[in-house]
Amino acid sequence: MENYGGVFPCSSSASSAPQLSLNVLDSNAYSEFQAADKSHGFLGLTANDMGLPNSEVNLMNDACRGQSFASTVTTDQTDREMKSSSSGKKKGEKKIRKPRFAFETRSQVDILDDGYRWRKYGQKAVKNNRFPRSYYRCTHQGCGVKKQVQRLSKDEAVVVTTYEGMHSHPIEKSTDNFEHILNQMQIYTAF
DNA sequence: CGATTTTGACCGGCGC
DNA sequence: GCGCCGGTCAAAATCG
Repeated sequence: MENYGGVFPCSSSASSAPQLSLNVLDSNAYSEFQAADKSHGFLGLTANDMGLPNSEVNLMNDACRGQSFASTVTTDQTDREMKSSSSGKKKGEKKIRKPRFAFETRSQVDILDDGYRWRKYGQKAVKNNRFPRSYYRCTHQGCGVKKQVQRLSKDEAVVVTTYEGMHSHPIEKSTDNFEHILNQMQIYTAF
């Protein structure tokens, strides 16, 4: 927890992949989330549409092909320190606002395998959405990275994956070249 | 048998 | 102060 901040997941290989098809810059920006008037966790979304080529991004087994990623840098204000039990963190040290990054993906499956191992720890129904939202946490010890997967009610074909925190350990699985893509995504979103 | 999912309860924040 | 709401916990169930 709170172990982000410039800590890159120094993966063995793919240290400096120069040209990746992940163009997180450019394209039109459209806000898809902030449709409701309620206080959303997303503020000022900037979805960039980058048409990924039909690479062998074989995630689970069917996964998505020809999907369109939309990165979203979110300057959230999520800073809560509740935690009744578990590791007693220092109190009132610094309100760290964990950066969250939302990725909009066009896929048929909810679970996009990004190479890390996740354990589901919750699921809640979302308002204005008949699809539930799933909460996952990285099973790596000391890695408090969380992510939540949600499906747009408007477009059931679109899956929004919101990452919270930064991995500080290498990826477990060698998910083909998707590892490179994931690395790039983290680098770009390391802001 | 260990790891993970499921699911309702619980908790803190915020709006009224 | 109360109730809603989003997020998390934890015990039981399920999976491999």
